[in-house]
Amino acid sequence: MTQTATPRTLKEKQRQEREALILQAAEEVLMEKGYHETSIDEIASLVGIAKGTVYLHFARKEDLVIALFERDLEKFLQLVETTIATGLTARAKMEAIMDVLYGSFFSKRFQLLYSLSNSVDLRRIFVEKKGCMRETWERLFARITSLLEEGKAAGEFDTTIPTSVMVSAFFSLLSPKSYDRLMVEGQMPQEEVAKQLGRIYFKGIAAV
Amino acid sequence: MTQTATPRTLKEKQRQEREALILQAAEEVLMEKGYHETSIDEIASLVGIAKGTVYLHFARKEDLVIALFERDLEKFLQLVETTIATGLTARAKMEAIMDVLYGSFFSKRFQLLYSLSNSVDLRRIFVEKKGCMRETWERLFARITSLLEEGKAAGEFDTTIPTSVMVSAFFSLLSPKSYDRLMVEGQMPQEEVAKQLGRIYFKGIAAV
Amino acid sequence: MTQTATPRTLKEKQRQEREALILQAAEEVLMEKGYHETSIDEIASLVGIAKGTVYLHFARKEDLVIALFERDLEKFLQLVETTIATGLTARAKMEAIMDVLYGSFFSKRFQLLYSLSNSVDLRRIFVEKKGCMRETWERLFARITSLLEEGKAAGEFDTTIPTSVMVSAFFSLLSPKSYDRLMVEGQMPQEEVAKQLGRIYFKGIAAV
Amino acid sequence: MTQTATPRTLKEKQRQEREALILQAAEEVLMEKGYHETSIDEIASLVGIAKGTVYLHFARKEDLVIALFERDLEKFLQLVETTIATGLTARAKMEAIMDVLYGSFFSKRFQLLYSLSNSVDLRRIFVEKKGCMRETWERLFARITSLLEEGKAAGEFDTTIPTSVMVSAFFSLLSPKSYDRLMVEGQMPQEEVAKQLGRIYFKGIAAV
DNA sequence: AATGAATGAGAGTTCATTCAT
DNA sequence: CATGAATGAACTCTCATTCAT
Repeated sequence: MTQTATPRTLKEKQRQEREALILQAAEEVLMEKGYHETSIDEIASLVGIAKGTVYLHFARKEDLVIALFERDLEKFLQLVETTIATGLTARAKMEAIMDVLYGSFFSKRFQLLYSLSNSVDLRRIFVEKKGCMRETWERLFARITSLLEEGKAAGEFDTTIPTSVMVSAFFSLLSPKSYDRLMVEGQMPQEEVAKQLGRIYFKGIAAV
Repeated sequence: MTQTATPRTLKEKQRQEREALILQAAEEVLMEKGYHETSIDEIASLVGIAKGTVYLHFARKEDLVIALFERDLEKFLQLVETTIATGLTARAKMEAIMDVLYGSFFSKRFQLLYSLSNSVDLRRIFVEKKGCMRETWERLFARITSLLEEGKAAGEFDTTIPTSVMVSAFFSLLSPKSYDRLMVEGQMPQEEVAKQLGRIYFKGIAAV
Repeated sequence: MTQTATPRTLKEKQRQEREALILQAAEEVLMEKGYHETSIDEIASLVGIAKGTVYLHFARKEDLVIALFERDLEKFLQLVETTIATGLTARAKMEAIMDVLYGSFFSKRFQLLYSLSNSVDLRRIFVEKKGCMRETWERLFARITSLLEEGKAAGEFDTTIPTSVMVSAFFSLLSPKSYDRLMVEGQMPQEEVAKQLGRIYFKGIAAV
Repeated sequence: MTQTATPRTLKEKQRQEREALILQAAEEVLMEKGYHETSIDEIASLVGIAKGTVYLHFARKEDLVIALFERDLEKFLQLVETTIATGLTARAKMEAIMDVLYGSFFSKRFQLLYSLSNSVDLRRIFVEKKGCMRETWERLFARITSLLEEGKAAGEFDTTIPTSVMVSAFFSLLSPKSYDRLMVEGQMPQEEVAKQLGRIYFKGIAAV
């Protein structure tokens, strides 16, 4: 669906721009209403196009969500990999990744990804479509896993806690629930949320 | 809807038993399929009654979910309050609560509660129906909050981390995502999950 | 779908009556407009019920058509078998069958069956659902085939013409096209059509 | 739409060639899938042109079918008229026509024409568009009719059978249903089908 | 002339909800 | 009380047709 490659022709460029608009609108509505309460019609009219036009870009409603995932997961994985390439310590890298996740660019997007992937009704979609994006997802996991193990080897992280538990805890702390509760209800600024949850997490997994 | 009071008549008792059966069936199907993919019909036939009968107990599909919450939240709150009444230290109380949440009785149930309350599509329901159950929810939060502050006062927990962040982190670590990943995919036994996540958490919030 | 068995209860009786009404309406509209130009909505409002109600009886649009077939094919097969049980000569039996097909009761219905089964777009349906009704259809063919062979053995029909050709020719002559052309456009009375086409046919296959 | 006249310019010639290609593709797909299950897009991509281009030749989907009819009906009428101009007997002429209809060139085409014209959903089209092609159709009927009457006058055909019935029977025997059943399922070669059905027919209408 | 993106009416289908029995 | 037939709004998806490029 999404041809991230170079948009040689004008047509292709326009097409991609439109697709981006659809994805953006979809993101917005999905975030507000969730998958089932969002209708294609609503997305279309938010973009200002006809229902049928959405189907020119995404053959099924599911594909829209999947594209949303692919787009952001890919970008996120790149960021993680860039961070890993840095000469920092494992802990510093993990903190940088956490900052990025909570950072201005990804915050809302990641929230969507997270709630969609957590949604019981959508599990089916992701299980079926593993081929498309499971790979990216697994690579992301693998990166975080090896980062944590790197930290263990460097004496930064507690070697008595299983790495898999650390990974889970890491992603759990990023759940939109925390985000919402602290930022929206608790009025805590974003950076503060990242900092504080990071503190708990990194102290929690620190080597004794 | 739910008359928690003593069932004076036989009829009333039967009514409550049936309601419990409906809730149980609903829990099962909701857990597996999520809110929108679950139909009233399916729940009814799992109980072995007619669709219309479900409506004698719950006027709308939403109410079923809300009742599910109320039922379990109430029970959970009671458990928390019982634990608090103990003479243990704050940290020991928190650990006990965590054990309960991951314990045999609540594990699956809490998972459902958590995913439903996290589900974007259902947020609306909970926001609208605050009246019904917000109160219990808030009390639960208040209990955990004061428990954490008790711990801070006793020098057990880090006073530089805002209590609200601690609460959020606590609930986030309980997310079904962690549960699934570690237990289902990672084959880790339940108690081990509770223990390890607890370790991270309590070390993370421990006083320096 | 169609429980032709005894309708013990009142409910069941009403159900069957309603189902009959739907089939009748469907027959009407399908006859006039064909499969694709007929909408469930149209059938429903002809019966005076809601669209959803139709789906209580027939889970898919296809099933409606299939039920239509099953209903009439079965009846027709019975008539054929009744005729065969007669002590008449093979030719007399064939003539009786032809009369029935063109007779008041079946004429219009059989027309529908014939055009639907001839329709290229519906071929798929019948091919897929062979299980349901292919059997009846094959038995009908078998009956006609053995009747013609009986006639050949009795010296009534030309043994040099393959029986399969005779069967095909028999059904072809009954096509609604002939019916329409002669009765509707040519104003020829039904019995006359049957008589004349029969004459050609039986003279054509008669033994020399 | 179709400019059957001599193609003065090169452009015009190209246009007609493309139109022929479209008709050919349409014929193919229509034969396989029927009218409603065939999309303009499918026809276009079979020709290797864009959907819009088809509309430069045929303003509506219906017109494509009509053009198909006109094309073949015209050719067929010419063949009939050529045959009639022969010095043969009426019966020999009729046999020649039957051969042509079942012959290699027309067999498949005629099948399509027949099923489309028989299709209930398309009846509307043909009724509405009489102007376009009713004339050709009627002339064809008229030719066959006078041929049969010529045969009656010559003592070849049974004068007690109404000519209109003979015409109907003639066309009915040619139905694709017979064709399919005998050729495809029964593995009978084309010439044999023509010969055998012809035998029944001509014996059936022969003078006593 | 050719394209193919855009349109939007319309179809099949589902299911929460109601209510006569 | 319990039932489940009936309802109809709402949704996804398709495709003939149009039209700017």
